[in-house]
Amino acid sequence: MSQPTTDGAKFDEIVHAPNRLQICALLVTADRAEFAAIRDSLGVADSVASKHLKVLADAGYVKLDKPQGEGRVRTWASLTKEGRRAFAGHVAELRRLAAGLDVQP
Amino acid sequence: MSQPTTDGAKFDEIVHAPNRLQICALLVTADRAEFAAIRDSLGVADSVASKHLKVLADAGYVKLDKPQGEGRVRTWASLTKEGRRAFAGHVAELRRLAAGLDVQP
DNA sequence: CTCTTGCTTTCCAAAGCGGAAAGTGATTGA
DNA sequence: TCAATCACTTTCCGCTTTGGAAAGCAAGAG
Repeated sequence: MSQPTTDGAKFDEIVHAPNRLQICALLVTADRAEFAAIRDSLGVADSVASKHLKVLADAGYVKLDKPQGEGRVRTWASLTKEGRRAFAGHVAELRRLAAGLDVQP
Repeated sequence: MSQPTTDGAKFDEIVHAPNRLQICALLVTADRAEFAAIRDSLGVADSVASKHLKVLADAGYVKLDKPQGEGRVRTWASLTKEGRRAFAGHVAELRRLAAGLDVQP
């Protein structure tokens, strides 16, 4: 009865960019990740990772936490509820586009 | 038992660009389409449609036919076997990225 | 032979991308 | 305490991509 994939299908350019798509994919499974882990996972320079995270953060899709407990401050990224919705919507749209491939797996 | 989606999963930048992704999606269902139909479906100018089709054609992903039968020559586009494979591979990769969303639908 | 159609190519400005390098603020080691 | 280091962030830079307008071009219509 539930059709979670065909609901808010909406192409999102912010999410679509390859590196940001990877970030979203990473965060949707990991729930949160350290800056360095994201950067290494993408295989890009610090600046690049930082800028893409900023784009996602400015869009309200990612929350950046810098918890100042003991030791150095590290940045943790996580998807916001809105980010999760945007990613899900984008994926839904991609699925819609890909629907013609075979029978839907 | 068959896993057609996890096979040649390969991110393809040529396919990934939004307009070209739409073209591929269109052609994978329609089998072939007229230039004007593609252009209108994308909602872009002639030149833009032409250039994207050229990129796909140069990559060997799309075949452009100009059958000169009766009347004016119109351009028909269709996916090549390689184009179909590239699109399928790209979609497989996107699915892999999106796998964390919920339970795989 | 000229006009229109159906693209293709060229020209242009705007935007996006990635890396290097410089900058910032906090922490840590001597 | 004070310079060095860490963990990013921002700026700078060159390059690529993108889209639309406009000019080109080949072929069929009138």
